[in-house]
Amino acid sequence: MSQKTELRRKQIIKAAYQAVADKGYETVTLQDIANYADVSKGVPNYYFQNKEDVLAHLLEEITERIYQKEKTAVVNETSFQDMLQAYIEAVFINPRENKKFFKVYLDFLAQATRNERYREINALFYQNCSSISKMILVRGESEGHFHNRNHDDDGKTIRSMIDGYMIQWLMTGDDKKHETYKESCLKAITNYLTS
Amino acid sequence: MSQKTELRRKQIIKAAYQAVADKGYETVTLQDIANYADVSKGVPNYYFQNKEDVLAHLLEEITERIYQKEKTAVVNETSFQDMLQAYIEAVFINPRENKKFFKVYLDFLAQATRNERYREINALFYQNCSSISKMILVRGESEGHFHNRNHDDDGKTIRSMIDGYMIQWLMTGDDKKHETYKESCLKAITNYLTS
DNA sequence: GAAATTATTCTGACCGGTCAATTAATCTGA
DNA sequence: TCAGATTAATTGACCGGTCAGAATAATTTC
Repeated sequence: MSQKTELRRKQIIKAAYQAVADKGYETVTLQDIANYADVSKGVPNYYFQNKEDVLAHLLEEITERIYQKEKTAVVNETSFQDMLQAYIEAVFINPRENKKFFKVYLDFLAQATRNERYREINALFYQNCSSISKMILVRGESEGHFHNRNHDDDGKTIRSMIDGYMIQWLMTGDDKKHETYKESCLKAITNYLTS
Repeated sequence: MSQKTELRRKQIIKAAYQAVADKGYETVTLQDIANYADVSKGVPNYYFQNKEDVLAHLLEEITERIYQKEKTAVVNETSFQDMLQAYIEAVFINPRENKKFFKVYLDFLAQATRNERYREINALFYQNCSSISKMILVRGESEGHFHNRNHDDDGKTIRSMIDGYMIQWLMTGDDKKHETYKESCLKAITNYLTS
């Protein structure tokens, strides 16, 4: 694939991200995506097989990007508590980005219940998130905060708390509450792990 | 509203529930809903203002019904641990019903990010769920399992775990894993509360 | 037989995907 | 070097299909 093709695809996916955030997964049209990308309607179909193909690449792109961001934040810390806090800070980055990402992500989760391809992309995301949790847990054990924990279960629990708190924050529709939800989430995970 | 009208509306909402579970929030048409209810296409429009009105009543109905079921399960128990277990058993009732409810509920959550009315209905549901958690927490305190907890935060955390675990189970697409996700969820909440 | 209810038909709008036509970019060879 | 040829990228009109809601017709009920 040429460099230009790569750039065009990125441009279209970026436009699709904003378009889906604004209009929703099902409501968004190829025309919308084209408009957001400042190209004509035929372009998305030229660079992707069809609408679903555009959106599947969008899901891949945003989950991968989030994962990289979170991982980088965590590996740059040395202590268990700093790693955990860095993780949560990276997740709850700010109201604007969180709203955009989770609006779109929720749309994809809803679709994934009826779409195997989206489920697979999300499964990879879960796996990646789990690997981040594992790094933190290993560090926590080596620091003696706890022992013999089930890392798979803890990974699921941490993921649950993050998704759950983020969804509940999203449903408040209140940007100002973002900080308190972040703090509550961090406290809840800390309390769960270190008892 | 006459009794017959009430029945018809219930019939349409029930049909809409199955239709949305099968086809998804945006994909479902009034024709689908009419077909599932074995009535003609004009009927839903006669008993409701429009498509969104049908679906809003559907969300109200299913969240209220789930809440009543969960509350009943909890108040019939006497000890903290039995109440908590009864709650989780009522939530993770069985793969078929959970899949149906959470498919539809996820659809509505995704819609709610762009629809105030759905957010309000969901806010009431959260409030109801929180009241169930509170009953369990009060009992746990009176039994001496813990003290001076923040009931609001704990309510949010418990809701997070339930939604989070349920979503993760849903994404596995594996009915057989239902039981283990239920157990993990119960363990995680227990571990969180009683440390 | 009039009003209420249900069934059918109509309408205007919109969407995804196609494709012929146009334009831009790249290559070729003298 | 550069003009002509070839390939790639882009455009937007168009088509088949679908839908929500309105309008209308048929039927039932009282």
